[in-house]
Amino acid sequence: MSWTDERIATLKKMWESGSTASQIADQLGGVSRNAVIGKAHRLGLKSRPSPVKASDGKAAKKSPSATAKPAPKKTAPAAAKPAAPAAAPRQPATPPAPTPAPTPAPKAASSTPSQPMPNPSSDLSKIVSVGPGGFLRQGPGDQQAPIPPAPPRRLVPAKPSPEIADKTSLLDLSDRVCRWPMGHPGEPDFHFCGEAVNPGFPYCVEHCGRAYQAQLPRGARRPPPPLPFGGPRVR
DNA sequence: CCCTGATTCGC
DNA sequence: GCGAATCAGG
Repeated sequence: MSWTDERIATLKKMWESGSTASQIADQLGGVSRNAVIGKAHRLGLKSRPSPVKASDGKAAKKSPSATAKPAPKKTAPAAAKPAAPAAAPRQPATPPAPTPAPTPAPKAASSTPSQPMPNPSSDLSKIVSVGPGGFLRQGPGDQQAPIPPAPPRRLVPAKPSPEIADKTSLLDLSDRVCRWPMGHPGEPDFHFCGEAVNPGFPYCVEHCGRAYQAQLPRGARRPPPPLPFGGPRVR
């Protein structure tokens, strides 16, 4: 597989929306998680909350190479391990660089001292949800707040009309049928939901529930946001 | 062990 | 540019 513009676009969107590299790789298909990460970095996408980078809260996060072990295996460059004393002399002093962690946190309240946690999920606060095909849905930005009518919670049982037998193709789309994609573009059975839309929305009631997710109170918000994409194969 | 992302380096 | 191999933290 090659990195077409489309695939790169999807990669970017998902990466920025907080999807894990694995999810992205799975979604794209034909590429490994590593490929995704590698590509993301090559694209200049910034590292997101990575489990492995907490170089301590004090150490300047600069010079990532020097820290770990830049020359581990393969071609074993310099001798073996620095068993001998005199640690690595290089390491450009790197001054404290306190990095005045912004986020003044107006009301400190009962905040644990060692818990900066301003925005772990980062942009998450802005993104309402991720729609089908990897398109991000955002809040007030370029799209008015979704969810004008009816309270968000509680979805309708969703009744898949009996006759979707004849898949709804792109050509069958209209203002009145649900445009939620079923499957993945390119696949032989790729089609659209085709169910009657929820008046005022491009999707049926069921899929509106997927497309428009209420911004839950900060409290109870579990893991991730991204789910669609047909990732876990919804159907 | 599983997961995660980061990095390196041969291709 | 690509991605497997490898590393390292959770």
